[in-house]
Amino acid sequence: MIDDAEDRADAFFHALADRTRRDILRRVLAGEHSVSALARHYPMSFAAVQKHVAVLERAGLVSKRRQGREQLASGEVGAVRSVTALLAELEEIWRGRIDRIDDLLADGTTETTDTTPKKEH
Amino acid sequence: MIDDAEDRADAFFHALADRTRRDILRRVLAGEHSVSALARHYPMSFAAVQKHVAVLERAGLVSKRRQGREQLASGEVGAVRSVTALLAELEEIWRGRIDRIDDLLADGTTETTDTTPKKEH
DNA sequence: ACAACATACAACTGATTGGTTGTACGTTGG
DNA sequence: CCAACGTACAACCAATCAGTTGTATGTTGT
Repeated sequence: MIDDAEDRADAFFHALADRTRRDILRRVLAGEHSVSALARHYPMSFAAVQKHVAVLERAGLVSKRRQGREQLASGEVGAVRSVTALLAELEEIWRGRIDRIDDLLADGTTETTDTTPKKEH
Repeated sequence: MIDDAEDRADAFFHALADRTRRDILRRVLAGEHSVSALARHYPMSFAAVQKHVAVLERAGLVSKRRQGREQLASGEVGAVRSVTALLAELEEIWRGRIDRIDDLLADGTTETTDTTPKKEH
């Protein structure tokens, strides 16, 4: 399995990088909707909307449950919070409260240039 | 210019949807780095890294200032917070604290189906 | 039973993306 | 002065993406 944290982040941000998908996410966060009910709101084919839902689902931002012939989608607020957490990490780096930056960014080549005045070691 | 809120959101999330760009953003949030200093950290050409920085810059997540022959990039924490705010909106929708959802999602076709039991009108 | 509906998925297309190489131009150090 | 450096940008390529149409499969209401 390839699913490390970076893959998850890729999936999250990619899923959110489309306005139709963001709109779908808003609707399903507000309440359950079948895929075809969602599709009626957009000027595109049912198949296109279905694919958007699939992208959101693969990212974990949406889950589906089957009810009869319908597939009801709902937004996963926990996943939204995970994305918020990723951004909070960035903000923490900016705040400089983490001076273990070298550990976090560890890739073995960190010390090739020191244009950055690494405060305290 | 076409830059409405959705365009900005597209740019934000697209910029964040690549691990190299996220890594660059982490570095420049921690401190200023020239483009070539950044490029040394990645197994790709200088031009590729330059393009990644350009994507981050167009999204407003990074700004550059020229110093001599170098271009120093720094992370814009305000933009990171803007993204957080977008996610907070989603969370608010989920919380149901906004019952003007129809206004927020206003597109004229909202009432085609009411599979959603819109609580209190 | 069966027509209409909801979904799933494959195949195709044009546009965008992430990478490359090559070229050009300003800046700097010796 | 001029060679090396840092940047910018164009042209190209393979892969992915967002959309389409078409087909297949299960579900429902009458």
